[in-house]
Amino acid sequence: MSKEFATRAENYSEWYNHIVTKADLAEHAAVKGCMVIKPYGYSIWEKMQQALDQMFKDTGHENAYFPLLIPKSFFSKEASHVEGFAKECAVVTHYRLKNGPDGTVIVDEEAKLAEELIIRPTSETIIWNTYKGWIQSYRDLPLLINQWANVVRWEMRTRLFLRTAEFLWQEGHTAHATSQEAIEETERMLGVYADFAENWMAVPVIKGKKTANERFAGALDTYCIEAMMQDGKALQAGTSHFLGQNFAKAFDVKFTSKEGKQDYVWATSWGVSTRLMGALVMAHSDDQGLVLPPKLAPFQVVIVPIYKTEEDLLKINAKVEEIRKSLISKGIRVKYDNRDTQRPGWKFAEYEFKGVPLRIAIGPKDMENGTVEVARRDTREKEVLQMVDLDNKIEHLLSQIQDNLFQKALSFRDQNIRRVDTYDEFKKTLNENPGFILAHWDGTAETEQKIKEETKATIRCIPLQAEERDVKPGICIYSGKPSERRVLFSLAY
RNA sequence: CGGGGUGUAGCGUAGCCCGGUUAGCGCGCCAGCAUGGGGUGCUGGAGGUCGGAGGUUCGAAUCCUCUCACCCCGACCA
Repeated sequence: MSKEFATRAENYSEWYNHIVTKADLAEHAAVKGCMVIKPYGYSIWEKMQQALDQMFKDTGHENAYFPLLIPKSFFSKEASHVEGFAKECAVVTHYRLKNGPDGTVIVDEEAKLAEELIIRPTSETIIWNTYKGWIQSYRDLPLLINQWANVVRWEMRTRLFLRTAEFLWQEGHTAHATSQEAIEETERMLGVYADFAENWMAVPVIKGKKTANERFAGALDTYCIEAMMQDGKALQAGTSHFLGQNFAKAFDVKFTSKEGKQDYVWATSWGVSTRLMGALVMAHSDDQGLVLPPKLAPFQVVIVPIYKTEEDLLKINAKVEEIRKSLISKGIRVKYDNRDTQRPGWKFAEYEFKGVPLRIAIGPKDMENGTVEVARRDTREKEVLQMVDLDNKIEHLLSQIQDNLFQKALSFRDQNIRRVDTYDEFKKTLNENPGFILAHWDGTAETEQKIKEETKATIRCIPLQAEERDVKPGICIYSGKPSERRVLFSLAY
C-alpha cells in the first residue's frame, strides 16, 4: 500500500484518485476515458443496485432492457434532446472488418451501414419509439419501466466514476395519462433517490428543481438531489425529469382516454449512475483511506486472528467460526482473514484503507479473557468487548457507524451552507469558504450565466424544502432586481 | 477540443539539461531462518530496455518528429 498518500488538504483530487485506485475500486482501462470497475468496487455498486432495485419494485416499477444501439434518425425527432447530446455521441458506421495490406485489421469500407447507429447516451428515443407499440388505451397506463444499462457519452475530460466515457446506470422511463400523475412520479422517484442517498449511502442531499439552464435536454422540469463533497463542491447525485408530452409527440405515442378522446401521454425519466461511487468516496473517506457506510460495505466486519503458534490459531479458528455464524445469522457480512502470509498489522492497515466499517481482532489474551478487540473505521476508536452477546453489540455498532457517518456529513454540510446578500460577499465566500451559498437571484438565465462566467459557480437547484427565511423576497445579488427567494449556488463536479 | 505537465519493474522514484560501462534506489514479489496484540527483522534472489513509432548518431532513457495515455487549467457535461 502506498505510503506516499496525498491528504485531502494537500491535494484533493490526487487524494480522490488514490483512494479509487489503491482501494481497488477501479482503474483506467486501455480505452481512453473508460474504466475497469474492480471486484471490490463493483461489489459496492452491486449493493447500491440491489437496494435501489428493490425500491423501484416497491414503487411499482418493472425492469426491461432496450438496445445499446439507436438509429441515428431517432435523435432528430426531439430537437432540444439532439442538441443536448449531439456533441458527445459515439457513432457506429460499419459492420465489418477485414485484413489490410500490411496484415493489420481495417474497416471494410464496403460494409457501410445504410443508417448509422448511435451508442446510447440515454435511451429516451429508443424507448419512446417502443412505447408507441405498447400504449393504446388509458388501461395501458401508467407504464412504469426501469432499465439497468451502460451508456456512452464522449467526454473530453474524464475522472474515475465522476465522469467516464462509458458508465453504468439505471434509467426509469414512465408514461402516464395525466400531467399531474407524471409530475407526482417525477417527485416520487426523486424522493426514492434522496431516501437512498441518505439512508444507504449516508450522504445528506438537498432536493431541488433545476433552472432552465441546467435542465435535461428535452425535459419540462428537472429535479435533482445535490450532495456536498468534503471540498465543499456540489455533486449532482441523481436526477428525475418531468418530460411533459415532448417525447410522446416526437414518437407519436397517444392513448384513448376513458372518455374516448385521444391524447399524448405524459412522461418521466430518472436516473442514477456509477457516479454515486464517486459521491460515496468523497463524502466519507479520510486521509487514512476509504470509509464505507455499513449498509454498502462489501463486508461489514473483518476478523483478524492474532497468534504465535499453530495451536493458538486452531483454537481461534474454532472460536471465530462461532462468532462468524452468529453474525451471519444476523445478516451481517463478515470476512475472516486468517491468512498466514500477512501479519496482523498489515491486515489492519489494509482493511482500514479499504474502508471496512468494523474490525475484530482476537488473540490468545482474548481467548483467555473471553473478549475481542473491536475497532471502528469511522472514528478509529478501539475497545475491548466481552464475547458474550457479541452479535448484538456488533449489529448495534454497525448501525451507530451508519448514523454517525450521516450525521458527520450532515453537520459538515450545514456548516458550509452560507447566506450572502451581496455579490462581493458571494465571491469572497466562494474563494475563502467553499460550500453551498443561498442567495437571491432575479430568475433570469442571463444573470445565472454571468455569475457562472465570472465565478464558476452555478445554481445547483431551487431547493424544494427551504427555511422560512429563504423563501422571502429579496434583491438579486448580481442585478439588484427583485428576487422571489434564495436559490442554491455552488461550484460543482 | 485548446493551453500546460507527466510517462523509467506491480507501486513510488533517481538518471535526461551536459548522449557512452551489465539503468540505480525504496516498497512490494520469491526462498530461507528468526519473529508474531498496528504495515516484522536479517540473508539471499528474481524482475525493467526506459509509454509507442520513426529519425539523428559509431552509440539514445537522455537529442528531434509524430503518436498514445494520464494529470492540471479552460470550454462541455451526470
